[in-house]
Amino acid sequence: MPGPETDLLQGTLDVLILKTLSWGPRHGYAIGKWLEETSSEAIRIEEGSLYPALYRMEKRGWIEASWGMSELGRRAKVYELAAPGRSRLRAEITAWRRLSGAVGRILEARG
Amino acid sequence: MPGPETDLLQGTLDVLILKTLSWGPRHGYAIGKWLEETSSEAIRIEEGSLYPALYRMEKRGWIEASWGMSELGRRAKVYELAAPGRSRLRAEITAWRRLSGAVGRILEARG
DNA sequence: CATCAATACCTAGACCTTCGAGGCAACGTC
DNA sequence: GACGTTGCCTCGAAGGTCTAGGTATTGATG
Repeated sequence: MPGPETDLLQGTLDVLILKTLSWGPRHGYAIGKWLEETSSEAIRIEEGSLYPALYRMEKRGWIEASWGMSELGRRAKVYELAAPGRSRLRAEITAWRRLSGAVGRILEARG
Repeated sequence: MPGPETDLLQGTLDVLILKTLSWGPRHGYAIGKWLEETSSEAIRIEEGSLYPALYRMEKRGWIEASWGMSELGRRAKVYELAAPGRSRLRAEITAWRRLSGAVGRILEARG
C-alpha cells in the first residue's frame, strides 16, 4: 500500500527534468539536487528513477548527453535540451495546466 | 513512447475516486462518467483502470461496496466512502497541494 | 591513516498502476 | 434483429518508480 505522497504525480519526472534543462545544461546528479532544493524537499528524485529517466529521454532524442565536469571538478555526464525535448516540454506544460487544473478543481471543491 | 497527456498525473485516480464518493455513494460506472463530465473531458477514466482501482480500494478498506440499483433501474455495485478512506482522502489532498504546488511553481517559472 | 559522507554514475529486480482489448448481460430503439 | 448504452469484469502487456545494491573519487574527521 503506497503512502499518500509516494505515487501522486507519477509521470511528472520527465517534464521536471526537461524544465530544469530549459535553463541550461546540467549533469544528472545536479538535476536531482536542484529539483529537491528548489521544491524545498517537496519533490524527491531517487537515483534509481533519475538515471533511467535520463537514459530514456536521451534515447528518445529529447536531451543530449556529453561527458564533462561538474562544478566541483568531477567527471560528470552533462545533459542538454534538444529541439524535440523543447517542443515536448511545451506540450507537457500545456497538458499539465489542463490536467492539474481539472484535478485541483475537483479536489478543492467544497464537499 | 507515451503521449504528453497520458501519463501526467498518474496516481491521482485513487484520490479522485475518494473525492467523488465524499459527496455520497455512487456506483462505479457513474464515478467514471461523473469525473469525465465534471472535468469537461479533461480527465478520462478507462474502465480497465477504474474497476481494478475500485477493487483495490475496497480491499484496503477505503470504500465499501454493496449491490443496488442505478438511477436507470439497473443492477449496479454502489460504493460508499469508509472511515479509513475519509482520512486517506484528507492525507492525499494535503499531499496533492504540496506536490502540485511545487511542480506548478517549477513549471510556471519563467525560463 | 582509516573511515566516513558526499559527489557522481549505473544496474537489476520487484512492484504497482494503467491501459487496451476483450467478454458478458440487460435494456431500449429503430 | 441489430445496434448503442449502461454496467460489470478480467487478462496481459507496457511502462514507470523504487529499493537495494554496486563502482569510483574526493574531502573531512577522528
